[in-house]
Amino acid sequence: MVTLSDVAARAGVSVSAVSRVLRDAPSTRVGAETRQRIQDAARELGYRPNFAARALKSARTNVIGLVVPVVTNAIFSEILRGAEEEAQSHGYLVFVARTEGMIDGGEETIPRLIGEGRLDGVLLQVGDAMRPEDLHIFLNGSLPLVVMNSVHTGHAGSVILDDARGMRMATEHLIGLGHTHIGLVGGLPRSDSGRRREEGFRGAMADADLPVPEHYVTRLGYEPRQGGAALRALAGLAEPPTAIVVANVNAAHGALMEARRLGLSVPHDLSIAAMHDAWTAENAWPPLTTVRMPLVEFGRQAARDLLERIETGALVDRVVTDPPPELIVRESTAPPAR
Amino acid sequence: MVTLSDVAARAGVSVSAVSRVLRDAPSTRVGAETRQRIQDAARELGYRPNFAARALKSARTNVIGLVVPVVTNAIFSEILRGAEEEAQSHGYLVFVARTEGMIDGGEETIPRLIGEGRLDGVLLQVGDAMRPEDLHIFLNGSLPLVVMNSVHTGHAGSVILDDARGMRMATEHLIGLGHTHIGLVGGLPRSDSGRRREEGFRGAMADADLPVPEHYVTRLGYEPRQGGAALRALAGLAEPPTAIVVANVNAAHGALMEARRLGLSVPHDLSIAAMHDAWTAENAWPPLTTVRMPLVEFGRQAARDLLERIETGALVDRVVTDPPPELIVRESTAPPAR
DNA sequence: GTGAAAGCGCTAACAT
DNA sequence: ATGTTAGCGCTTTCAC
Repeated sequence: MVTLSDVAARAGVSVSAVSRVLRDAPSTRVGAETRQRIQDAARELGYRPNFAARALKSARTNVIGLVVPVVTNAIFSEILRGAEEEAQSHGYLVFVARTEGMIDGGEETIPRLIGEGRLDGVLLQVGDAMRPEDLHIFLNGSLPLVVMNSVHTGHAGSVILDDARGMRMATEHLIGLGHTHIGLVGGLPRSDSGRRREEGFRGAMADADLPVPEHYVTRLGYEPRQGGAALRALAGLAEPPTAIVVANVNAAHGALMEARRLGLSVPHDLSIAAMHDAWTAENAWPPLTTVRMPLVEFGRQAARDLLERIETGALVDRVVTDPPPELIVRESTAPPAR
Repeated sequence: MVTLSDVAARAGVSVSAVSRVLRDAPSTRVGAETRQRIQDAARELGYRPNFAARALKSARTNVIGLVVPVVTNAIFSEILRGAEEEAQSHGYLVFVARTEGMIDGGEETIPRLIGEGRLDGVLLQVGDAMRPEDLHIFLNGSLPLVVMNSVHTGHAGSVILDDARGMRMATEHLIGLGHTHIGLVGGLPRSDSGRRREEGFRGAMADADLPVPEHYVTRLGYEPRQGGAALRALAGLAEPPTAIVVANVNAAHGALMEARRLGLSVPHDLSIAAMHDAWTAENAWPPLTTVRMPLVEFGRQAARDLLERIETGALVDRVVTDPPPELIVRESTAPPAR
């Protein structure tokens, strides 16, 4: 391993001179020729700063954590892309951790991740199923934190999407097609984003003077399996809806599959529109009509706010509205048959 | 932040005593009563070891890297699960990095990740599209390395799956159904796993005395889009195949979609069998027949070998064969119509 | 059985 | 313009 003093020895200067030159410190008052010698020596030796030493000295790691419920979905990967791009452009690395694994892996993983000075801050994507107690570990910690998907006043910042707007667009699309019996396949009751999405759905229905019978609203969750169960419940009704809005594209896949199993033809017997776009939506059969939310920007803004928080202490609660949600009409929606 | 000396002060002992007790060092010759006082003090103060200090002192971070081409797919997530479980049970954390982002993000990201002492070792999943020069950065580095999916004699270990066996099973399933005109939708020519999969396909065909016309073999890649392009080429042939084996489930989704676009009914006009299982396969229409490979075990073994490498220096090249590949017959395969 | 002290590689205040 | 030096928090010999 090449250290600063190796470089210093080769360049015939002191370690502090090397440190200053290589980090391009603000007070780098070093002669041009010396600087050149130092840079040459560093290059020739293949010098790389030791991360642990720097972190120990400065109490900063230049690493932020992105904690998510699961990594197995297209939604996560867009968020990651945005967060990573932003982090990278500020010289930060992103450490991804799943809450899934943490809970399975014993209580130790979370404290280990956030309590040992590995991270300068955390981006926490609160999923449909995150338990309040797990959330509190983060909220009560002292690490700079930006919560994604739900708002918690206190010492954490937050970034959310305009979920109500997205759901409203999906619902209005169905209403525009002539549907009057529209069901909701929603997130779990404890889910913040689920509540906002339901709100958007209800808002659009109310504006169109359409009733929302109690049993047209399901809140089983965002997973494919849960979407399937919701569809089964809805289809079993005496007067089933002719269209459904699904609060998450993954659940929509499950609903689609269940519809097929029940012999319902989509979109003839049932139209399906879903929140969030993903490549799986395009490849489903029939391809799913979705509302594309600005997930990359969501991740980017969350990271930007976290870095701001780390570097200046600023705390913001933000709704990402740009670019706006976009309705992508594919083949899973059509006018009602009757 | 609570440090060792804070704990020492509270327990009325020296820092070294605290260090020994809390790490449960082999030579922990400490009185039972003292040990108790130390543990109490640490708990009361909420002591957490400082990661950077420990890393600086010991030149070990207890973090391994998992470097993958993309995180957006079900295959990756199974590998991660296996690797993370194994790592966790040995007290290691897993840092996930995408080569995608690294290449976009400038040359600096790879050296930064592997050259600054952040990681004790790297698990490198060589994807379909990894460029040889990127691979070499890792191969030439001094960090313990286990390569997943391709074998490189030298100072890196390797773990591969029995790709030939899996492809053979998919192919034999099609042959058993009565197909004689079977095409291959394969990985890129430079892909190691692609070569092994093609080998399995050809082996099964040869054993059944079935010809493999040159243009029945495509090598466009594992992505959905590339699978679609491959299908288009195959379907455009004067005498198109009645069945295809797709070397990757993601490409199979693309092929399925393209088939629909061309008006081909699956499995009536064309049977499709694919390598790797995923939830998307089950939710496709028709649900895809696949060969389930032991991906969790793949990740687990790779991590195990890496940790072994780190701790004892042992270097192994391994083929993960247990559990064996499993054919999952769904509805995308049937006897040929003619 | 317990403590003192050196030092991992780096940064930054201070000295020259 | 450049060098000297004191730690950051921890592990680990070595001494008692």
